[in-house]
Amino acid sequence: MGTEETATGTPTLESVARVAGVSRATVSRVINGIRNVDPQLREVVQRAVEATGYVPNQAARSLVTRRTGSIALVVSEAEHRAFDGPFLGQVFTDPFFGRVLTGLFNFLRPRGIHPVLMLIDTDEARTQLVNGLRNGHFDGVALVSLSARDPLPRLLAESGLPAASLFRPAEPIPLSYVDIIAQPAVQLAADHLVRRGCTRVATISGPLDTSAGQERLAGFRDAMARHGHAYIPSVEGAFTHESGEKAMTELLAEHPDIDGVFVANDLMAQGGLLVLHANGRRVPDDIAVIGFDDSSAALACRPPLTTVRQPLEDMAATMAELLLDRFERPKDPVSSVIFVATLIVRESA
Amino acid sequence: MGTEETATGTPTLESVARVAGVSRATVSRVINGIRNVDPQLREVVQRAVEATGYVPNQAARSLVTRRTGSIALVVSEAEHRAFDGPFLGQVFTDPFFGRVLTGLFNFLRPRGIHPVLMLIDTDEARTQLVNGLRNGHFDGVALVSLSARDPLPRLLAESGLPAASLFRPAEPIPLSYVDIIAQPAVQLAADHLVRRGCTRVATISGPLDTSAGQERLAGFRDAMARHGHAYIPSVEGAFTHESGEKAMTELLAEHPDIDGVFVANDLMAQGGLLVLHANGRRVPDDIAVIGFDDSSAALACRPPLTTVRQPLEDMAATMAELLLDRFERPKDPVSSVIFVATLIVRESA
DNA sequence: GTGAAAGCGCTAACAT
DNA sequence: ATGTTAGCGCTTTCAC
Repeated sequence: MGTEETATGTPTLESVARVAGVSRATVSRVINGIRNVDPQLREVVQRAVEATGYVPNQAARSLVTRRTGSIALVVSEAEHRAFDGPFLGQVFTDPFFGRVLTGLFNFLRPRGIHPVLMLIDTDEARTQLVNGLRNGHFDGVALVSLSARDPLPRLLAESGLPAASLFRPAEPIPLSYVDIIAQPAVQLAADHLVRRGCTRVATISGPLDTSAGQERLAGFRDAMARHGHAYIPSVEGAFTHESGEKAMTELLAEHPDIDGVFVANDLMAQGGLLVLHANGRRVPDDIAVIGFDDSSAALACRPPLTTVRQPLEDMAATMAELLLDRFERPKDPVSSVIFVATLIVRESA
Repeated sequence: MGTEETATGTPTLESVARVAGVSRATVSRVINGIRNVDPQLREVVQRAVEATGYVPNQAARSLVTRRTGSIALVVSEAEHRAFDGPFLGQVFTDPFFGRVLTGLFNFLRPRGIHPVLMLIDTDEARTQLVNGLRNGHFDGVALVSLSARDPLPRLLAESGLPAASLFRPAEPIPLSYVDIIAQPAVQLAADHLVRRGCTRVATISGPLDTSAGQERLAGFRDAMARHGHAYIPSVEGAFTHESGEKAMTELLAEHPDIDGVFVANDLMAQGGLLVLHANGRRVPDDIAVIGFDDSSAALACRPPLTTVRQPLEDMAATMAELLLDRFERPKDPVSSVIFVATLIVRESA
């Protein structure tokens, strides 16, 4: 074979420099696309890189730059739950999570950034996360936190390290976030139900220990109150298909005469629909049903689900963008972006 | 304040050593749990670590150990598809993916390992991946590859770098993997259908450019042939809910008299069931339906879906285990673990 | 059992 | 425009 570089293990900057007949610094400049390099030399170096099959060593690089070029996607819960239990399987299996991932990848992939996926639900894990942040495992955190009393958002805000959250933190803390405003979003559902002529309306809420759960319930009641409906019965669900079935069963038992239901997410609505059919109620004729999210579940419903669309993919992408902003300009004040929800009218209402 | 360590930025081994009054080497030994340390000193050092809030710098560490302590979970496709298009959303949204993640986390979390999530579907990305492997972005790859003609498994095998695959590679290459054997798995479905007395049986297959798609179809036909059914009509689906609806519609049009269907995954079965209901077919009385996977979709079906259960969580966990084996003992021959499928009988058949 | 010292491969001042 | 040099923070021989 050639005379260059024999069995020296993986090529380093040094090897490339030798092959190209220049200094390490020059090679480094070429690699990092720094201007001050003679086009001729740049050529030579590039050939040497190819010839050696050189790839920069990330560890060495981030040791000096203090940047890893990767971020963590953190799914956070206030408390630990059993692993085989509902939570874990539930989180990753939820189409909601899939959409977040999709949006995140849309933004991150063109930039060559790959997220580290973490599930955080113990104090220990929370500390580790902050430590990890401080020590070059990753440059920042994209946070998906459901629970209203999750301490992580505050922890992150206090650490001052780069972070951005999907959904507004429960307390007012300096943390960049994206969200939609619940009130106008659920108002879309309320208005539509009223417009259809529903007069005995109920709702299946999300878990009331989540901001989303609380706000959608409060907002919906609020909106219905403005239409003159003082009291809207509700049953609490857990954002799962199964809990939707249970909640609808309960609702039907307690209020057999309802003619319209707003369900706080599509998965529960899908479950609820099953119960409605089983009880011989026609949708939307006997009961109109509106979901929330516009996830893949909405189209898998029969009839297809009318739902309040949350542009999750865009929101996740924007969260990533806000995060990158954070470590490009750490001194800037945190910022947030609010998206607007839209009503997707299909056949269920 | 105290006299120790003022505003030196994040603490390093050096700081801790100074505080403890020992050498860097000793601190390092304590941190890494190496035996030869005087219990007394160990104590002192540990206190110093806490006092300083020291956390090891990962970059510095892996620069010398050549280990990052993290792995990549790679979802691989032969060809790139549009990002907003069906693929991406489909992959992350599929309950299949959720189960893989769940199983992986079950194994990885107790070990403090967090996977980097990567989507690979271009030649460029493939090269980057192998380079990344070679250069300390991560220590190994857990591969989820659907397509039979995905070049990545071979690339990984040839690189000789630590990797393990969920599902057997299409070609016989030295790559650790976990899988189930399709034939006996689908035979469960065939036997059950025959036992029920179904005589006009058809199948909705997965995409035929995937091994899973091919093998489940071939295996099912094989099994039915042994029961004396020479020809089993089939329609190809894409493992999605929607494609299941389309396939079932087609099947019904071409073979209106069928009384049993094996569907190559639960998502398609769920879609198919909708079409069956819409056409007034009672399940299982008029037509028995069996799915494959035992994903969350199976329980969201009405009637609940009888299905061939693939223990995906266990398989994913074992894949992770095989992967760790690979970089603990790189010289050992690759190994594979075969799981067995079981029939979960619910109400649809 | 402990410390001193030599790098791991890279970037970024600083010279030239 | 290019080369020289000094670390980044850690692990790991090698002496003691």
